[in-house]
Amino acid sequence: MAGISDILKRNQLSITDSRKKILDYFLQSDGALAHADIEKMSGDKFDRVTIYRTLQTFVEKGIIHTIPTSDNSVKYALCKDECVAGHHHDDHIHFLCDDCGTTYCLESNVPPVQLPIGFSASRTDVVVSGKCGKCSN
Amino acid sequence: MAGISDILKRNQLSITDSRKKILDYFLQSDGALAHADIEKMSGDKFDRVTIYRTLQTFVEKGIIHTIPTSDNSVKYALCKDECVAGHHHDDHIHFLCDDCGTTYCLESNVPPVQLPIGFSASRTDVVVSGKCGKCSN
DNA sequence: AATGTTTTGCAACCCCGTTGCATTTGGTTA
DNA sequence: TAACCAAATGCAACGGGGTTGCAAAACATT
Ligand SMILES: [Mn+2]
Ligand SMILES: [Mn+2]
Ligand SMILES: [Zn+2]
Ligand SMILES: [Zn+2]
Repeated sequence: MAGISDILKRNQLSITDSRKKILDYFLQSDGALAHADIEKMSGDKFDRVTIYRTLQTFVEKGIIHTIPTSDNSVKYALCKDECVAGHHHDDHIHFLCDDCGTTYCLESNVPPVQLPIGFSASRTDVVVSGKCGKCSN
Repeated sequence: MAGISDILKRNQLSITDSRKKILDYFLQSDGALAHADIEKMSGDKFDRVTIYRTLQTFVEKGIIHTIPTSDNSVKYALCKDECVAGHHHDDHIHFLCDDCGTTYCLESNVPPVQLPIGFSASRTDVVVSGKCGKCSN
């Protein structure tokens, strides 16, 4: 309990049941969460729409960031401490396990890539698919 | 002339109007195409479902490959010659222009990434967003 | 406790992609 | 060329996922 409300306060968000609960899901999970995951976990505690809006709010505040996956579904994970509202610093790579479906934020930073003359990058997403540590045995 | 029907024959596909037309769109375009793009180009020539099924067939045959984008929409682009049915070899990076929306297949190959112990990669997607050459002036 | 503001739940809606089935088309053979 | 069978198409219907408007409820502040 030491923390959840503080995180919300620090981001100038009013403290509500759904925000506390959803933020807690992220703090307890080691992988990323999709909207559907949260919907399952919470049962019928909140409306679907509330979950959508909460995720959206958390992204805007820099509490979580989105992860594009190769199967075209959006996942969310906790941001590092440096992220603030309107400006994310999540330049790490992501890993999506083909077996268990877990999505991990890895420590490795995105490598530099060579672009053609005249092209400039504003963002680089690296998503690796394969087998995670737990599923390799 | 010398091409479209040959490509279809080579992949053991029967030659139909929609397949010829959709394949032609890809050959004439320099960027990637989304389903919606093709739907607009073709007007009401074919049904939406036919476009979906044609794209799916082309992917299975290794004629086109999918590109995951950060805005969570699927785009398609012609494969290199080495791609065959069931096995793609599109290990190049992709670029998505924030201004004009064009998606390019770049020549640069995906760089090697460092994974934690026990993790193994089956596929790596690198999507760079930013400004393309045409939009940089 | 009373107030004004923010958040929530609900209903309705739209967009995207899929599926089943009858009809049409294309490829093959006689 | 005509007939046949297999494959592709069009149509309708369905479902998941996400958004919006608005009234009711919860929150922060006094
Ligand atoms: Mn991450
Ligand atoms: Mn490509
Ligand atoms: Zn796994
Ligand atoms: Zn551009």
